[in-house]
Amino acid sequence: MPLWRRPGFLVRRLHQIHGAMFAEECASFDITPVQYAVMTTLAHQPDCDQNSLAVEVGLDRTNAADVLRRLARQGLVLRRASGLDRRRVLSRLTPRGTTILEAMQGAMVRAQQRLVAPLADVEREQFLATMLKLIEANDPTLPPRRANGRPTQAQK
Amino acid sequence: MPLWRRPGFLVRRLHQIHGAMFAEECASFDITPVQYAVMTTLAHQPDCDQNSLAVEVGLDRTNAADVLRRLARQGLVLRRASGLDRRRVLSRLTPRGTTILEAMQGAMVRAQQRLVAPLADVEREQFLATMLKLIEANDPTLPPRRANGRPTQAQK
DNA sequence: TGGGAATTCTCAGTATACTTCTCAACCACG
DNA sequence: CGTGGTTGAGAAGTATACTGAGAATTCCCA
Repeated sequence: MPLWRRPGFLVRRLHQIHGAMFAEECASFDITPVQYAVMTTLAHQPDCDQNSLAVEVGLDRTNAADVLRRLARQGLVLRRASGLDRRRVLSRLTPRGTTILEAMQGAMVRAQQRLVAPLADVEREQFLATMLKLIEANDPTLPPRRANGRPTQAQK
Repeated sequence: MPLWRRPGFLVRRLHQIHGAMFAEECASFDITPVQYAVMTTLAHQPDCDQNSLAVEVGLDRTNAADVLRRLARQGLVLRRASGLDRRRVLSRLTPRGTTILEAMQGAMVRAQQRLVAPLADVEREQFLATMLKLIEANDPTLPPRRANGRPTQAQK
C-alpha cells in the first residue's frame, strides 16, 4: 500500500498543512489551533473543569492540563480550585483572553477556509460530512448525541 | 464557527483517531505511524539522505533526523556518513528493520482500513481523492509531479 | 459510619512537529 | 586558488499528544 493511498498518511499531511496555515494567519497572536479551540470552549463554558474541557475539545486529560497551564502563563486563562470539590481545577478566560479570542476570530476563520478552499461547495460539504461521520463512528470516547445530532452544542 | 464545522478541528480529531488505531494494531511492535512511513520509504530508497527522506514522507528535516535517530537506536536503521559528500548522513534499513517492516504490513493495512471502514466504497474513494487534492493544492513544498500524476512513485 | 471504589488532577517519560541558531562541507565564480 | 553563497546536519527550545504511576478527594454502599 503506497503512502499516498494510506488514509492515515493523508490525514497526517492535512493536519500539518492546517497547522501551518493557522500559524500563518494567526502569527501575530502566538496562539495555536488547540489553544484556540480550548479558548473557544471556555468562552461558552466558563469555570469548566479540566476533564470536561478535554472531552469537549477532544484532548487527553494530561494534555488539556498542559494547554491550560500555558494559557494561564500567558495571562489568557485563570485557573483556580473549586470550592465545592477540591479535586477540581476550574478554568475561565481572563478579560485579556476574551479580547484576544475575539480579535483572532477573523484569522481563525480564514485559516479554516483556506484549507478547503480548493473544493467546490458541494465537495466541501461532502468532505466535512464524511470527516464527521468517521469521527463519530470511530471515536469511542465521544459523548452521547444531543438532540440536534451533533456531539456538542452549537458554538459561536 | 462551531468546533464541529472547522475543517482543521475535524482533521486533528481524525489524525488522533488514526494514531490510536495504529497503536492498537501495531502494539506488539512499538513502531509509530511516522516511523513506519519512514521505514517504507527507506525500503524503496536505501541510502537516502535525511533531506530527501523528509520531503518524501512529508516531515520537517529536523524531525526526520529525530525519527531516524530513534529507529537507529532500536537497531532498525543504519546511519552512516556519505563518502561523496561528508555533510550527508545516509540511512538504510538493517536486516532486522526489513524483517519488522514486513511483519507489520498486515497490522498497518488493518489500521488504515479501519479508519475509513464506516464509508461505502464510492464515498471512501471520494474521500481519499479529496484529501489528495487538498494536499496537492495546499502544500507548497510538494515535489513536482511525476509521470503518473502522483507526487511520488508507487510503493509496496 | 467506615472503607473501598471512582473521580480529578499531577508528575514523569516519550514521540511527533516545528522554529531558530549554528556549524561544517561543498561548489561556483572571479 | 579562494572566498563567499548554498546546502546538510545538529542543538536548543517549545507545543501537542499519549502512557503509566501516584496522590488527594469524594462518593456510595454495606
